[in-house]
Amino acid sequence: MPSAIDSDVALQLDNQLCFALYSASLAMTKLYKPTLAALGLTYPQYLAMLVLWERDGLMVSQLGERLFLDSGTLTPLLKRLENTGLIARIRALDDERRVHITLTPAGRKLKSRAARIPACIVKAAQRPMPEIVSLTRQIQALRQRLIA
Amino acid sequence: MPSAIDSDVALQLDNQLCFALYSASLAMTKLYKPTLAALGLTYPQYLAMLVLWERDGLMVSQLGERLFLDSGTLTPLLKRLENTGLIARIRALDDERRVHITLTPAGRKLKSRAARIPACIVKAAQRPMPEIVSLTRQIQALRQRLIA
DNA sequence: ACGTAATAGATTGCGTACTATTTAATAGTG
DNA sequence: CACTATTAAATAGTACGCAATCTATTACGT
Repeated sequence: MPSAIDSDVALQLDNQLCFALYSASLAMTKLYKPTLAALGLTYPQYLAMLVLWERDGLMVSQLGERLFLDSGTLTPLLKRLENTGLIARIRALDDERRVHITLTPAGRKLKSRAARIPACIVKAAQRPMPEIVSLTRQIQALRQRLIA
Repeated sequence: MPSAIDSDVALQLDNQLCFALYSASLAMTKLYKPTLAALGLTYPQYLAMLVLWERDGLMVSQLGERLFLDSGTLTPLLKRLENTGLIARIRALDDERRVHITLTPAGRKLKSRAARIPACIVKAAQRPMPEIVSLTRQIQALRQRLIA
């Protein structure tokens, strides 16, 4: 029979993996904010740009698969990136349901300015690179199990 | 001199610790959602309840310290919890700037229904408990370094 | 006591996230 | 070929997060 103490421990905030992820993710976003603001980007917009710098011209849904976000989130976000002149949203000619996201020259150019950001974050994490890589892989593996 | 390839690797989405955290945290929230909806809670509301089940009667700012959130986020969230009848928001008599958050009987009662949730999440993570604890501690330590 | 500073919450405005629904276009079926 | 189903993106509505500002209250210095 489970005691009251057992359930208390199980419900403690600091024992929750979910809260560790949640609060660390928010802390990470705050850390990125000033740097990204200098580039005119929010944090989710930066993630979208990372995907596009890897592969330009993706459909909205393909971007969504990479970022685990849907059109309800991406459509307004991409419109803002379009308004700031970093991307273009182009209806596919052969299938007008599809919208392809293309980097503008300004969007491509931004990549070199963003290139130094990851190193700053690694520095803020104050851990050797192999440890950061290991932690990243562990969290990615967890994510896959949670989605499955 | 850094090559173009180096900066490409550094900017790849799947090499970003930040994105691992971000996407895993969102996946976690989605996993909790149906269970919490049955209790009439959103995920951040659940976190607030975890804090209050540990220690009742905290001020808004104390709740914020525990959750790493400010009054701009908490005030509306707490008003919703008040509207659903789980908490009461009470101005301190000795210092009317302060608002103490108190569990209602319904709020206290909800704890027993929530008690089974952590075990479900551990099950979804599909990992032995020691590994989950270890990952939680690593992410908490990272959070502290990011905030510092 | 008086004027100033500090503090605690609340409010405003913007940008996500997500569910559910809608619209438009294409694919598939008999 | 008409009809239905499916698909892709957009839209509507709710609830965060957070920066910036505001209001009310308390603390402090002389």
